[in-house]
Amino acid sequence: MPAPRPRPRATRNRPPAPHRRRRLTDAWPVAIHLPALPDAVTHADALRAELSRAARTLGAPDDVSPILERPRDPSFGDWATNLAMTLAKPLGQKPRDIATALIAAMDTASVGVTAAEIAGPGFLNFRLDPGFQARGLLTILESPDTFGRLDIGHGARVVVEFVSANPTGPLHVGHGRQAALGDAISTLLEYTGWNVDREFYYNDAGAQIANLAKSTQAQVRAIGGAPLEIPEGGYHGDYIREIAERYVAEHPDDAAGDNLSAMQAYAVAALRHEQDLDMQAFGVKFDTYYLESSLYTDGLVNKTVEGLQASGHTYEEDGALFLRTTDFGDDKDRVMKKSAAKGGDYTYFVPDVAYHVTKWERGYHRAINVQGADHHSTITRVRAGLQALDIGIPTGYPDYVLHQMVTVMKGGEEVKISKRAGSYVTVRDLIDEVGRDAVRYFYLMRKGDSQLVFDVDLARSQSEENPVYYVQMAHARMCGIFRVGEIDATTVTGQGVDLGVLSEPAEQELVKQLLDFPATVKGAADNLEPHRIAAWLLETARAGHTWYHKHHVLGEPEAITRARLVLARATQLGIAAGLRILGLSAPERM
RNA sequence: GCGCCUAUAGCUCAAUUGGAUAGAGCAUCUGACUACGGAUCAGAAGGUUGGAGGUUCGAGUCCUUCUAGGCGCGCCA
Repeated sequence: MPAPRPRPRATRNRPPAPHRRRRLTDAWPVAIHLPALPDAVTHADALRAELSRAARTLGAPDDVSPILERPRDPSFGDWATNLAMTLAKPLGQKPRDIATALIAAMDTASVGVTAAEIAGPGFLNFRLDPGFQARGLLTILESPDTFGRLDIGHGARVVVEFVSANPTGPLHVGHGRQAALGDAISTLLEYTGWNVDREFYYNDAGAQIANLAKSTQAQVRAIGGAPLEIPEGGYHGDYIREIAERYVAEHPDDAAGDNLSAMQAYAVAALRHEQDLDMQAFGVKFDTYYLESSLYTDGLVNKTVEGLQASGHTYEEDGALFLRTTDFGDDKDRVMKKSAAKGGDYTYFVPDVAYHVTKWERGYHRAINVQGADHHSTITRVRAGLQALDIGIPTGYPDYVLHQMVTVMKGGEEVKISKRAGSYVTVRDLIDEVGRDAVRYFYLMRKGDSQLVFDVDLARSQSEENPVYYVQMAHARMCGIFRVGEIDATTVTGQGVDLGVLSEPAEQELVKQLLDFPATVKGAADNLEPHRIAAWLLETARAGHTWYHKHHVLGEPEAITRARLVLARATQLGIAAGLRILGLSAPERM
C-alpha cells in the first residue's frame, strides 16, 4: 500500500472526550408514540397488497401481483406501478380508466399514500407521507442483523462450489474473481434463507498431477547435480524448485528423487497449503474440501460408469467407451474411457459426473458452480451424465455461474496467465498491492459475464480514489457522528422519535435508498449477481455523503437531532450490511 | 464452420428483468473548508445504447440479420 496522501491537518483543537456515553433514553423523554408497521412488512409490501385488493374488486384475477417501481424521475413520486396497463387486456378497458377506478377503490390513507396520480399511458404514481416512509428505518435499528434478510430458501441446503483449482500452482487472478464471486453469492444465499456450504473441489488425480510429480522429480534431481529436464507438459514455475528444495531437506533418504509417489504427495500438500493461505488472506473460508482422488478410492467413479452403462446411453467405438451425450443436447458424443492404446483412463468429466452425484446424494438439491467461461463446454456433459443415470436429478442441475476471463495488465502490457510458464499475477500479489477490500470490490462491482481487465498499476494508483474507500468513508462518517456526539449508537432505537421531520429532499432520498436494500438483496440473490449490492452501496454512500454535507445532526433542535440520529444509525447499519455481504470490512474510522 | 458471452459518455461499468427525460465512478472544467473527517460536496460538459430491420401502448433490454472482440468445440484437465 502506498503512503497515504498528505492532507491538511485539522486546525481545530478539541478537548479530550470524557469516556462516559450517554444513553439516549436517559437524555430525552419519550414524547410521541407511533404504531409500528404491521408485521414488519415494508411500506412497499403494504402498498402492493392494497393495490392487489383494489384490483380484485375491479375483477382482476386473484393472483394479481402488481409491480412497484421507483420512478426514474423523483418528481413523479415515491412509487409507480404499471398495473393499470397490464390489466387493460384482461379487463377489456382503457388503462387510464382502470387507473381512475383503482385509485377510487384504494384506501390510500391506510398505506401512507398522500397523493395518487395518473400519468402518461396509464402509470399510477404514488406519493408517500415522509414520516410514514421513514418509519421503515425502525426495522433496521430494531434488528440490524436481519435487515435485508428474507426467507426464500426455507433453510434448504445448497452447495456453492468455487475456485476448485488444481493443486499444481498458486492461485491466479481468475481464481480471485471466482473466490470473490463465490463467497459473495454464498453470503447472498445465506441472507435469503438458504443453508449454504462453500465447497472447494480438488482435482488431485489425473495427468496434471502426474506432471506435477515428474516436474518436482526433475527439480529434485537437478538439485542432486543432474541436468534439469522438465518433462513434456510439466511445470516450469519457480515454486516447483522451492518445493523440491524443501522436499530434499525433509527427505534425506530420497536424495536421488526415486520415490515419485512421495514427491507427488509432498507437492500436492505443499500447494494445497499455499492455496489455503491465499484464500485465508482473501478472507474466504470453505466448509468442505472434496478430493477428486477420493472418488476413485471410494469406488464412486466405477459405480457411476456402471450406472451409465446400465442406462443404455453408452457404446463402444474404436476401443473406447462413449457416452451418448447427444441424447441430452450435446453436439457430439463424448469419450468416457479412453481406448487401451491411449492409456485406458477415464476422461475427466466422468469423475466430475460422479462428483455431482455425491452433491445430490449429500442432500444438496440445489448446487451452484462458479467457474470460468472456458469451462462452459463441460456444462452440457456433466448434466448429460446426470440425466443419463436417471436417478431423479432435475435437468437443470447443477446451476452454473460463469464469469468471463480476467486479463492482467502491468506496465502497459498484458501479463500471460500460464501455470506452465510460471509467469502470472497471483491473488496474493493483488491483495498485497491494493488490499483485500479493494480487490474484492474491484472483482464484484462488475457483472460476471463481462470480461475483466485488471490493470495492476491502475488498481494500485487508484487505491485512494477507489469506490471502496468512498463507500467505507460514508460508513466511517456516520460512526464519526456518534463518536463526536459521545453517543452509544446501539442505544438509538427511534422509540418516540417523530420521523416526520426528516423532510429535506436529501433525507428522503437517503431514506428511500436505504429501504430499497431488501429488494436489492432479493434481486441480487435471485439472479446470483453480487454486483447489484456493489451498485447499491455506491448509491447509498453517495446519498449519505450528500445528506451529511447538507445537514447537521448534532447541535440542531432536539426533535431534529433525534430524528437525524435515527437516519445516521440506519445508514451506518445499512452500509455495513451491504459491505458484509460482499466480504468487505466496515471500518469505524479510516 | 458450430455453440456460449460481450458491445451503452474519453475510460471502467450500471440501468429495479419490457417502462416515463439511459445513470454512477474515474478523467476534464468551474466553484465550496473556522460546524459531526475536504478520502467530501455543488455545478458544467460528455450519448443515434456497434449497424440494419422486426415484435407493441412502450425496446439498452425480446426476435432476425450483419459487424467486431473474448471463450470453447481433445481418447487434455
